Amino acid sequence: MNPADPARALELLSRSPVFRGASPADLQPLAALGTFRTLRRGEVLFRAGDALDTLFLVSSGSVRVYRVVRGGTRELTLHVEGPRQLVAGVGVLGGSDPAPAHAVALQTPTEVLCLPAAAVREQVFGTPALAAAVIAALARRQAELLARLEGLVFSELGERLAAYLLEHAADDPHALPTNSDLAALLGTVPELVSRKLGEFYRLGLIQLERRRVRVLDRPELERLAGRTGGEGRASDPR
Amino acid sequence: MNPADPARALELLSRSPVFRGASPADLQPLAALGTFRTLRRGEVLFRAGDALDTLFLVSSGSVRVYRVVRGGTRELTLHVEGPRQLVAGVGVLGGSDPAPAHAVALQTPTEVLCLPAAAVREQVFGTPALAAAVIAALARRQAELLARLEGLVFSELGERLAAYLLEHAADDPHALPTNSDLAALLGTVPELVSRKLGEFYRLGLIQLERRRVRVLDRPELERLAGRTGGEGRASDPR
DNA sequence: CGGGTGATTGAACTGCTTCAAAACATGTGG
DNA sequence: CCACATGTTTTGAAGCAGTTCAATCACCCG
Repeated sequence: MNPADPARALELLSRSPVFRGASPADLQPLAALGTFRTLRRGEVLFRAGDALDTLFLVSSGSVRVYRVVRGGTRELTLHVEGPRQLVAGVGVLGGSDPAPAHAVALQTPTEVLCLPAAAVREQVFGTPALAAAVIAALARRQAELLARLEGLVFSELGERLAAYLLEHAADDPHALPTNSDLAALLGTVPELVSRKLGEFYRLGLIQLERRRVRVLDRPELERLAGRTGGEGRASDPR
Repeated sequence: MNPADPARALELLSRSPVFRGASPADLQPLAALGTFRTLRRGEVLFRAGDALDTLFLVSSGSVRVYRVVRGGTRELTLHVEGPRQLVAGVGVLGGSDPAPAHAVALQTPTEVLCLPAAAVREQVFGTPALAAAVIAALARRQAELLARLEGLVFSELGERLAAYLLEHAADDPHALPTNSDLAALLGTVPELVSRKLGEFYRLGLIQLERRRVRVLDRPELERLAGRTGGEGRASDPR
């Protein structure tokens, strides 16, 4: 696996949704500068506070981006990025030099394309189609983040977990992450995840076997997830 | 007050931090297209779900951008934008057509410069310096938002209120917004704001007289706000 | 002076947190 | 193949912050 491989880099760049709308000619200069890097599970891409001089584009595997809060007692996973997704996009392009979050590889062969920040900025800002695509991607990301956090603030764990199950376990037997990872994603602690999953199981909403789930009662889960946008207890009729 | 006034528009545009780095020549075409609009307190700029074909730049007064959650039982203020700040920036530039939030004027003479979205997009994407400045501004905004919401999720009301007081009531007698507005900003309900303010008063941390506050014990408030980043109850030694 | 808005207080309740311990799984070395 | 050590999941139980409903109080305005 050659660290520099312009052809593969160009292929990856042109398939990434962030750079959609750019012509191969626009991406060529970036591909020439990119190098591939392979990580093992748990390996650190960068830490919060690091200077950000590189942009990462996931090629295979996945990367977890998270922040540590509560004086180190708690982790909040911001996103988990899979293939063709950008890591550190906002930080690098927005010029926020110290990285605002940590990033580690989640799977054992995780390969990322590393692009020098300065070159990316220059290319992006100078190419209208690229600038538009990147801004759109950042905006989309921001909207997701906003929705996620709004859910964290205003809806209860049951709703968030139901939503998670609907989104990720829709396809039959689905392997759950560990309770700790789920907790970091949902903004709570492993104990609560365990309790809520048990509750759903007892209600017959899901089938649980080891770390595999299967959704049994989709309509009820949807009701719990609050299709209307999280009415919570305000919804109970009286 | 003439609705169209290219000279004033240009002046405003070139002083706005979002467009910093652009030459007057770059901004000229936008200024020519802008129209001013004056609003009264409570007047709606746009509602969540509206098609966003206009970008707003606050000229005077202030605009509150907020979302309605919990099935309409609760409001969360995302930002309050003062002069030279952009409203609807992410939505318009990112191409998320239906507005993701509501926006209303907070003060009675609030004047905004309205710019047609399509023209702004074209100008921004086609001008490298502008694209860079705008992306940086959006990224900064996103970082603020992230910090705000993270605080909402992981720190307690006392911490958030203390932080608010330190930030906004630093200068002597400071006029507080109504408890409802404060609640929308802090992500809670008016009752809790009242209770916490009362508690701070009883502890001798602040002086309260009508809607005016004065910080009496700054060090203690800073301790409560959790300088270290919100350790919450995890901090108490044992 | 009455009426309406916002502020305050009371009280019951819910969901989350935290600490702690038990149950279970998984891998290691004897 | 068992015994042990380690880590994760599950369950228990006490406590607290925030929510909600509701009632009272203070103030401003005409």
